[in-house]
Amino acid sequence: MDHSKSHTTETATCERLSEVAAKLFSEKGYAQTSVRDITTAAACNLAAVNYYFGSKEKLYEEIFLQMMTRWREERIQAIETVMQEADKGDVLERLLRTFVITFIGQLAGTEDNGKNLTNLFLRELIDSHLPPGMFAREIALPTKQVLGQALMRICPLLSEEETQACLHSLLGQLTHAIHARRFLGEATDSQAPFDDLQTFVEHIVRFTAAGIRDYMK
Amino acid sequence: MDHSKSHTTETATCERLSEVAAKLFSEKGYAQTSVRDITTAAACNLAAVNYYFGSKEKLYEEIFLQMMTRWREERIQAIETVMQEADKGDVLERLLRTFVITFIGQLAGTEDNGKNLTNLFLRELIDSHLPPGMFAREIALPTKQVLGQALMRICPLLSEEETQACLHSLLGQLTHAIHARRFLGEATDSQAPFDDLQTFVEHIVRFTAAGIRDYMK
DNA sequence: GACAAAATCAAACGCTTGTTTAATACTATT
DNA sequence: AATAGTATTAAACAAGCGTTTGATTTTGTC
Repeated sequence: MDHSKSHTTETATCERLSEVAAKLFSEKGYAQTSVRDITTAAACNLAAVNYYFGSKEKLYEEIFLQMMTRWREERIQAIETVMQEADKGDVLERLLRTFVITFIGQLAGTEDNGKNLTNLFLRELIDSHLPPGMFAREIALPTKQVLGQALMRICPLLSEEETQACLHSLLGQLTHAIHARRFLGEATDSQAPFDDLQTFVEHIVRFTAAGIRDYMK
Repeated sequence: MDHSKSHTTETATCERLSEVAAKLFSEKGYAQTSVRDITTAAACNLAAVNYYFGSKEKLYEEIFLQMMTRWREERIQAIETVMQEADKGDVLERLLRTFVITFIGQLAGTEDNGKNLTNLFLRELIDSHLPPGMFAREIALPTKQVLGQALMRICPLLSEEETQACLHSLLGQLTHAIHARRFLGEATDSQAPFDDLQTFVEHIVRFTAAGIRDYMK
């Protein structure tokens, strides 16, 4: 199957479907997004989804894996970069800050990059439409492992269990921020938990670093 | 509408519907639970939901508000109890421990009490089927406010913003634990983030207390 | 220009959804 | 026992869903 159009700049139907579907799935969720929604937004025929991807479910899997793999690799890359500068001071804070920013910074990004991915991520946690365990196996565990190894290298006093527990605390703060920002925004005039992204990042870093250091004394 | 049956012990159709629906909604989510699922499980006719509650949506609202109100009041009650013993030592740890246990302890409870409620809670965060802002207004904000006041009384050095930030960090750790326990269980042989509930509680308390205390020096 | 492969299309299929209807059964009160 | 109000039932409804079909148009190749 080669859908390349060498001499035209307009994106092919297949790609438009991918992009539009990623946007809709992440905004409304899998069940709430119909094939008709997708094909209408992509300005193509209803049958196109099944023609190119086989089924709605396959389309979802393809989008999800593609976005998530890229997400995971960016995160791993960022961690390793920090670890190579481990000789400078405040390694713990720098590691945390890097992870927090790349994790949550996408909130402030354009809809193409950030919101899509993070929302898709969070939705899958609750209403899974992936083969059982795929998300944990392909995305969550590898990322957690790399971050865990980095943390244990910085803080040799931490046991395996303590490291995992602290990682959990960090991830919880990050995912919750995304939730809270959404549903609190509906109720209050302004006030997401943090209007200022930088203030938020620095709180997470400080709070988490303090929690981790408590295990080192 | 009075559906009381004074002389029979068997629960009325209306109540069975409530109980069964709460179970199913929390297990599978709103969209994934059909009216036919509910009425079949409640062993009554398909039309019963609309007869007693008007619609599927109204049934959901009624269940949700009822469970969440009780949840909120239990939490507020627990906080106030701790605050009345504020003269004893380690108030911060005791406040945190109380909140954590009542929040997350239900995970280990029977299906009637805990899982239902917490899952319902988390699902609503992502796929809302309540009037916009109702959840935040009725549940999240009041609970957060009471906990925030208690925290500020214990830690007078904390500013309003710092208190809110720390509360966010606490809530994030708690909700994330529920997520993680679910989807990691699918992938790994055992190993939820915390097999032992007590170890988990003590970690959250310690980690959070350390984070908070970092703002007090 | 003719041919074959790929892409697009309108239309329909079978199924599930929430809701409504109108008839029937039950349960009190008179 | 008759009546009125409530509860339950089977059946149908209209709407939406994902998918399939078969014809038509477009595209690239000889």
